Amino acid sequence: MAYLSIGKLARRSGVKVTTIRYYETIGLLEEPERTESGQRIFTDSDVQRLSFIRHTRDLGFPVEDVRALISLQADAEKDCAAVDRIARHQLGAVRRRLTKLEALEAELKRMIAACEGGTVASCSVLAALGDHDDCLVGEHEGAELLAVPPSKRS
Amino acid sequence: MAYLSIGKLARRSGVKVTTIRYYETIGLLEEPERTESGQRIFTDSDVQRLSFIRHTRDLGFPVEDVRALISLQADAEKDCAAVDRIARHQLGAVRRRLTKLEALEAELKRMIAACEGGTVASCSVLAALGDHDDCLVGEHEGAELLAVPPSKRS
DNA sequence: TCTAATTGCTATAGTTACTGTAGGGGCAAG
DNA sequence: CTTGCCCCTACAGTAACTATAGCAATTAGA
Repeated sequence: MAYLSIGKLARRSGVKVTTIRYYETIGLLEEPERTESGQRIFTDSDVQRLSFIRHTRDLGFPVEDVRALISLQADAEKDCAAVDRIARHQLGAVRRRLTKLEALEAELKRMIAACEGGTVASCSVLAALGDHDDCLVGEHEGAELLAVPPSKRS
Repeated sequence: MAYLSIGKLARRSGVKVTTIRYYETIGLLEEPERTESGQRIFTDSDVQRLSFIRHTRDLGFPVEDVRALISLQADAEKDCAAVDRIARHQLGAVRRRLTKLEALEAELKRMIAACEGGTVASCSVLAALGDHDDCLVGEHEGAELLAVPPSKRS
């Protein structure tokens, strides 16, 4: 069995070194063994777990859901209703975001198409932005769109 | 002309009271007049500006972009290329999110369809989550960054 | 083998865009 | 006058990391 440094674990799992340490502090990963000099030692099972976490996070599940999934996984007696519920909940959220983003894409496309390099005074992008309030689906759920982890925002 | 309390401004603009005060502290709104007792007094132009901010935020622009747009708006000499660039950048970001969300929706649908209320041991939701790493389009390296804002990002 | 570059460690603070809380003062209606 | 909502400041907290400082350990090259 191969022993891994935190850096190698990071490369194998696709999770950054600092993020791995962070996951340790919030209890998502167990505290690993250490070398005599204090460096962390990981194994393949850590690669597995981190891949699971990364994948789950990529799917948009919040960390607390990941935690719940891990604890469910630990107890194979329980039935899968809870897991199913979390996934369904997530699917609903994803679909709402999709709808909004599609409306948003359309509006941005329209704005850009209308912009023809004039002066700011006549800029239709600014006009569109200033324009009224509810081109979008409304509600102040706009925050949800921004709930994308900063690391994934380009 | 009507004078508004912060609460009325909040209702008219769709921006929460606390958020309005927050925008003031970060300089997105000018400091308003006050009554003798210290309460803020706003006008219709504040409704306009806040509506602009809210709409722009709803479209997913980060606050720094909003700030840039406002300062552009203030100087009508400049041409609209900068505004266009900000909007195009945002469109790119929106499209990347869309792609990811679509992949995500598909995977969640597949997971839920496969889950039929067995035990966790046989639960395909967890299996799918544990499964290999790159069902989703990679994009883990946030290569490109905002061209505009002076704020430091990596 | 020596050295320079990389990687590792801890601890703390910063990020974004707010939201919540504590602890108070103001203002109109009944 | 007192009930109840609205307003004030200041500080703390949120998610999920990311960055920085300052140092030790490991590894690759000459």
